[in-house]
Formats: sequence, structure tokens, C-alpha cells
Amino acid sequence: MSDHRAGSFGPAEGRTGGKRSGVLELAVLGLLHETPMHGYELRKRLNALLGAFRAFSYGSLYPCLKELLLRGLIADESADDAPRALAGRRSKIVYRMTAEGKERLQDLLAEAGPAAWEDDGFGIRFAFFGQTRADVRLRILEGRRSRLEERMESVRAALARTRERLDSYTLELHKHGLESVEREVRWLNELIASERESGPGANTPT
Amino acid sequence: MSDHRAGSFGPAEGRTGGKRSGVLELAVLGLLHETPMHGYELRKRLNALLGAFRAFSYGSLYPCLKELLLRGLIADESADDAPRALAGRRSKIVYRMTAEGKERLQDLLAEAGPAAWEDDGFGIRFAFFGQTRADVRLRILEGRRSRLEERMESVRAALARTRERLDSYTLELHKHGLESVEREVRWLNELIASERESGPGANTPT
DNA sequence: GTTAGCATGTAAGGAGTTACATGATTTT
DNA sequence: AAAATCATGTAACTCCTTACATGCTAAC
Repeated sequence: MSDHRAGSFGPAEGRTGGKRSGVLELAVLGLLHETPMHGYELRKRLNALLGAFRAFSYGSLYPCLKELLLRGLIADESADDAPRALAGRRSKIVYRMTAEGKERLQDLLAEAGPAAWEDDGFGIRFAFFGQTRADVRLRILEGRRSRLEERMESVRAALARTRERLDSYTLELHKHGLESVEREVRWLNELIASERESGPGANTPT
Repeated sequence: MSDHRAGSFGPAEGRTGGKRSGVLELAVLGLLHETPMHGYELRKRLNALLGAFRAFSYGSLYPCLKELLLRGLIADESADDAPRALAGRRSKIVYRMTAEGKERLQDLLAEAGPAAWEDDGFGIRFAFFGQTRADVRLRILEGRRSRLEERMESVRAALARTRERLDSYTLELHKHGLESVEREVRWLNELIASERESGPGANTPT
């Protein structure tokens, strides 16, 4: 139910700002794609979107926005008309996506590698499936399924190997974990079937 | 399915070494309580115990062992007879628990607060339920259940609030997440019932 | 006019990972 | 004697959290 971070050490990651590869960047870009927003609201929508299975604090959101700004992926909308300096007191900073930001989002949503199906990244990709190409959706779902099947195999093997010398609570824990994974696999099977059904040529329903 | 770290900022944490509050310390002490072991093997048993739902790398295990050694909770068994220096090449370092370590483990296993029922800590506490007092087991199970019920409530509320303006994939994700939590609650209910049944006076079956 | 909640940020640091570096032991 | 795998360790870095600091705006 947790981490297992993906490898993906970036070869030549264009030195334009900090790094920030993770989930947050995608989530912010994905939300900002629908409509411009300020940080505070973004965080609420973010945590609603991720629905209690993951939460972010301001301490990570604001630095992320700052960096996306530096990298030119988003822009301060309120600074568009009033270029700078005057209009001193504005309490809200409304961010909107730039053209580069949209491009970056498309790139991220087109990824169909481990980053998209590991525990970390899968949830957020799935949440944005509506903006994802149909073939990519299918590859991500299948990737996640085989990832989980691998995991099931290794747990089952470990369970078989050590069955005798395991305390009953530990056994119960493993059984419950295994059933959770099996349940997710069944869910994925349904999703894959329904993706295949609804036209293997259905693209990006923006 | 993820983080939500517990608060618990330790007031006066006895300055004897580094800090290390987390799951690893408990896991190591719990495993070493059964039998002495060296680091490499410990890691394998650890990851088998936690069964794919959590894994640790050497990069965190070895520093943790080093620190537990410094704090006197574990000791280098191979250094017991051969005090030091001679016997230069030993490739394995077998660790065993000290009296202080056992005491610390008992303290950790007696905790029945948030640290024991948040996502982070629950799995490992449950895995060591065999060494935990019956009343503490019950309190932890109930704590976890109400934690999950809270979470269910907030997701359900968010779902009701935004139902109309949610993309069908996001909806599907939330439904699946909610069902996972409901499933865990049912599991907890069964466990709680069976704990209550099997004698409300049943203690520490070491 | 003061409490409550909106809004933005930063500094310090916790918890772990990856990649590297190195040696001992077993298998082929 | 080469290859695999057992075994130990460290340095740098990632990503996020907590706690703090600050001001604006609305409600009572």
C-alpha cells in the first residue's frame, strides 16, 4: 500500500530551475489546465481530487508553484495587465498555464512507463485519464496490472515458504494484503475490458 | 493508501544518540527479539514480514543499526567474547538485543496512540500483535477503525459535494478507494469481535 | 475591534532512496 | 579464476512535513 519509488534518474534534465519530477507537478498542471486558480484553492481541489489517499501541505505546494513559475510552465495571471510594482497589495496570486506548461502536461500524460503505474504515480495519472490518449490509458492499466501480479506472486511465494513459522497475526495481515491486491487486479480487469470495448480507436476526449 | 504522517513531536527525547522515531526501529527490535541476526538477513526478514506493502533498503537499515548500537538498544554479539581488534576480518556482524532494547520494545508495543494506528505504523504493530498486550491490541484496532471511518466520511462528503462536476475516471477512482477503506473496516470489525470473544482477560501470549 | 479563516510564504529537518564503493564467500 | 551473491557501509539527494511568520478580508 505504499511507496516503492521509480528509478528514472534524468539524463540531461535541462537546467532551467530546480528539479521536481514528482506527482505534485503533474497534479498542479492537470488542475490548472481546466481553469486558472490561486494556490490556496488549488490545494483544496488537489486534496479533494486525490481523495484522502494522498495529501499535500502548503509547505510543498508553494515552493512547487514558485518553481513552475521559474520554469515558465505557469504564469501569474494578475501580473498580465498590471506589469509590475504598482497595485502593490494583491493578496491572491492567480496562476494560469503557459503554452510550455500545456506541452509539458501533454508529455507527462503521454508517459506510459513505470512512473505511470507505480503506486506513487498511478493515482494521479488515472485521475487525469479523461485527458489521456486511449492507447496510453490501456498501456498504463496493463502495466499496473502486471506490476500488481508480480507483487502477488512474490507475496504468495513468501507466504508458501514461511507458512509454518508465521504467527497468526502476521498471516492474517498477509492474507488481507493479498486480497486487497487481488481486488485491485479485478478492478483493473474490468477497466481494461471496458477500455477495449469502447472502441480501440477512441482518442483524447478533452 | 498512503502517508498522512502522525504528529507526535517528542517533548524531551533523552539525548543519547540520533533521533529515529519511525517504523524501522520497531521492526528491527521486534525481529531481533526473536533471534540475533546480521543486517543483511534482517533486511530480508523485514521485507518478508512487511510483505511487499513496504520495503526498506540497506541505505536506511545500516544507519539505523548503527544508531541503535550507539543508544545501547542492541549489541554486536561477535564482539562479546573477542573484545576487540584481533579477529580482524569478520564479515558478519551479528546483532542481539540488550536489556534496554527489550525495555524499549515493550514501551513501543505498549503505545496505543495515533502512532500505532496511522497508515505508517499500523502494519508493523499488527505484525507484532503476538507480543502485544490484549488491551492494547483492542485499543489499536479500535483507533484504526475510527481513523478509517473519519476518512470515509470526508471522502463521502467530498464526493457528495462535487458529484456533478467530476469526470467519470475520477469518480471511479474515488469509488474504488472508498470500497477499499470499507473493506478494511469490515476486516477490523471481525478482528475486534474475535479479540473481544477470546477472553477480555487474555494477556501477552509471548 | 477582534476573532476566524483566507492567503502566501520560508527554514529546518525527518525519513528514506539511489548510486557508489568495497570486501568476503560460495558456486560454477 | 570468474561470476554470482552475500555483506557492509556512506554521501548526496529527494520529497515532503512541521512549525513558524505574516498580512488581508469578512463576520460578529
